[in-house]
Amino acid sequence: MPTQHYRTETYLARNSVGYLLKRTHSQLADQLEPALEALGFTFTQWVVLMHLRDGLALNASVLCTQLRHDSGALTRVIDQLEARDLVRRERSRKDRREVQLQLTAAGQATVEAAIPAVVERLNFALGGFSAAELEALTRLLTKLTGMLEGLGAHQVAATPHGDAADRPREAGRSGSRS
Amino acid sequence: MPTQHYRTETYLARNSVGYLLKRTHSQLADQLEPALEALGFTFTQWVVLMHLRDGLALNASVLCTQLRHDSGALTRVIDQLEARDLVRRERSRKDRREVQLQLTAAGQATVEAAIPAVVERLNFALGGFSAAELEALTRLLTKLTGMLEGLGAHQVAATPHGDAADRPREAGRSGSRS
DNA sequence: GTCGAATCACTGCCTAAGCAGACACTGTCG
DNA sequence: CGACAGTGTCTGCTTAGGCAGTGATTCGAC
Repeated sequence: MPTQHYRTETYLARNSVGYLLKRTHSQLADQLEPALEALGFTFTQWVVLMHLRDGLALNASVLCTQLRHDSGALTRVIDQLEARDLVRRERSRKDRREVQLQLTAAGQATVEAAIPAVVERLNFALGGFSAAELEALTRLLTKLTGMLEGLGAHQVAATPHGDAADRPREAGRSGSRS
Repeated sequence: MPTQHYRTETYLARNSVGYLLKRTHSQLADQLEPALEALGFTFTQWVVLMHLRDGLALNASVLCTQLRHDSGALTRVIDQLEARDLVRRERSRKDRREVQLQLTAAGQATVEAAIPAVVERLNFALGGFSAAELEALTRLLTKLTGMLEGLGAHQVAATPHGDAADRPREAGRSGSRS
C-alpha cells in the first residue's frame, strides 16, 4: 500500500500536484511563448527542434514517446518544420518503415541563435528561485517523470466503480496542422 | 539581474523545467483521466467542479484566472456541466453582468462520490514519493505559480532579432487579480 | 516460405482550446 | 441625463490535440 499522500477528507484542488503542474506549466509557457513566437516557433516546435539538436530522437516514433505527443499531430509539426527547411526527413535503409529526422544546417543555426533568448526568458521567469530551489524542483520533477513512466499503461487499480477505461497510452499526443 | 539558472552553452531541453512540467503534467493527467472518465468527466471539468466545491470561484471570470482557461472555452465547459445538472448558473442581482456559479445538490453529491477514486489514483501515481518529497514539490510549485503570477504580462525583453515580439496576447479577460 | 501480428509514419475526422468580436451592464465624468 | 471607458459573459472562427484507421514494412510462429 503506497503512501497516503492525499486523503479524501482533506483533498483540495488547489493543493493537488496535478492542478499545480497544469497551472505552472501554463504560466511558464506564457512566459516563454512570446520569445519563441518572436522567432516564429510554437513551444511544441521548439521542443522538437531542441530534441533533435540534442540527439534525443532519431525518428518520429521516439520523439512521440519523448514528448508524449500524438504521432499524427507530430507528423504535421514535422511537416511545418520541413517546409521551413529546418528539419530533413530521410527514410531509413535498415528499416524502411522508419523516417529518420535531423536538423538541416539552417535548422541547426536557427536553434542555436534562438537559445539565448529562451535561456534569458527562462532565467527571468525563475528569478525568484534560488539555485538550490531550482535544483530541487528539477530533481523532483525528473524523479516524478521517471516514476510515472514506470507506471506506463495505467493499469487501473480495480476501481469499485467498475468500468475503468483502458487507454493505449503509447501513441503520444500533440502536434500541429499546416 | 536574476540568477543565472540556465546558460546558453549548457541548455538542454530535457533538463529544462518547462519541458519537465509539460511532461509530468501530461503523464499525471494520463494517470488520472481514466479514473475521471469512468465517472464521465474530463480533467478540466473535474477541476472546475472541485473549485466550485471548495468555494474558490463564484463566477466564470474568477474561474478563468484560477484555471488559466479561456473564457470562451469555459463557457462551454459550464454549458456541459449545467446540461448535466451538476452546476447552476444564476445572474447576480448586484452586478447583472456577472453569472454566479454553484454546484447543484446532484453536483455536490457527484463530486464527493468521485473524490475517493481520484485520491486513490493520485496516491498510487505518487507512490514512489516520500511524504517529504511530495511536500517539497508542492511547496516549490506553489511558490513558482506565485512568482509567475506576479510577472503577469510578460514584457518581452527587447529581442535583438528585431522582428515581431509584439503579441497583444494578454487578452483582457482575467485581468483583475486580487 | 507464408501467414498473421506488430510497428512506423501518415491521413481524416472530431472535439477542445485560444482569439477576436458582440452584447449587456456598470461606474464615472461632464 | 448622456457619452465613454471598463468589465463579464457569450458566440463565431481558426488552430491544435487526440483517436481511429490505412498502407507499407518488419518480425515471429509455424
